[in-house]
Amino acid sequence: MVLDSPNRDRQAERRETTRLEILEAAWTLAREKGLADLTLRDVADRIGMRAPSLYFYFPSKNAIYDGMFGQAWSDYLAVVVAMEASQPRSPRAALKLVARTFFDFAVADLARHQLMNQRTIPGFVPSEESYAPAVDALERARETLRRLGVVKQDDFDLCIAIVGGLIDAQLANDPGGDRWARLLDQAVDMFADHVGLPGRSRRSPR
Amino acid sequence: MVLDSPNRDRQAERRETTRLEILEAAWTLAREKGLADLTLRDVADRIGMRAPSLYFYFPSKNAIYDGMFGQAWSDYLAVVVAMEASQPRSPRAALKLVARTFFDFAVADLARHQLMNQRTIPGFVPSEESYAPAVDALERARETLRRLGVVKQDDFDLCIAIVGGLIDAQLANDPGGDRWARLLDQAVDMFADHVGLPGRSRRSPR
DNA sequence: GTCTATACACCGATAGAC
DNA sequence: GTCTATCGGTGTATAGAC
Repeated sequence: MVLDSPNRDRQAERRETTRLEILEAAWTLAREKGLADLTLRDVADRIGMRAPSLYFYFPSKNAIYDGMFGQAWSDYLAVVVAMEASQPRSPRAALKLVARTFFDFAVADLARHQLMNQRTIPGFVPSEESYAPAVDALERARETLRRLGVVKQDDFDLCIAIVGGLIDAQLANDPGGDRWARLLDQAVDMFADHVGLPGRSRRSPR
Repeated sequence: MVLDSPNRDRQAERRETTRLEILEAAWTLAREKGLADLTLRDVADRIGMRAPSLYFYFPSKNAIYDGMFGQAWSDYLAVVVAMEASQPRSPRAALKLVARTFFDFAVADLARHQLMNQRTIPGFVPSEESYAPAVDALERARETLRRLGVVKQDDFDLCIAIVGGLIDAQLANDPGGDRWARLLDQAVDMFADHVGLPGRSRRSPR
């Protein structure tokens, strides 16, 4: 053993810093030129390295995508936890808050949404570790909806599909606009009516 | 003018035949190895050619994707036209038929769905010509729903998002299964209730 | 330990021989 | 029409500089 423990810590810390630097550069380029158009040479260039040097920090290009995937879902998890502190005054309001939080997070960053929720990178499959915060976030949503009165798994699945469908339609057909974004609240009301949540919506105010 | 007209016709015909042969090989490989993993060398190999020879028939790889895109939407248009011959006994039944037709067509072929409805190929943008049958199909759906009583554009947009969301959830989270497929009819009922179509559904039979 | 130079196999695309 | 040869690009493996 050549290195003592504090030295190993410093090295590990330095290494982790560089890893984050690489991921940061990757995010910037993904937003600029598209998620799929990332190249290792561009990422390396941006932090003053050559492409092969990245392999000291990540075992493959997909491992970089994997790191980004983990970051994105961890970030979303933090947003969800912050949101859970608020106390909407009705089940419908709570449902709308959950849906809006997910919707806005997805629509705010196309590259991030493609990585988190679509299979747009050919060979990429998230690792178990990076997938963990995604599972956590989904289970939190499941539990929240259960408490609001959405107990059946089928109803939860349907809710996921509705919100996901609105997100995809918005990003695909009207990026930067609000053609589907402004339908979200009424879609949630429609769903709430369907599952029999209290406060049935009259359809007049549209 | 060296060639007389019948000769030119024969050449054009032969050329078109080979074009279709190339597209057929591309479809097979796209289903086998994934839409994004198509390579010109593989496509050429499958019909006994070298990769550069494909450039006599298509100006680029994306042009092959474009040809496939046009075929897919033309095929769907044919399915829709065939479906329109039937006369469901209620607006709800008609709505369910339209939704189920689109759902089944999408779920039946992942590669085709990715090409038709997702932006999974990095630089690919369909040409105006290939996009025409897609526009036609969408307008037919729009007109059909209008006749059924769905007059507001917002409601049509919402319907599109719901069906699209169910398709994506099915293909992404339970490919080959029916976890979201069996929610389609109740989702249409939910939507029909929302827009005030006659025959309000009691929620008991689930 | 950290990074680079070099190399390899594969890709889409082009030039030009036949 | 179809080929061979080749170009610039990619992700990736590895030997070795320091």
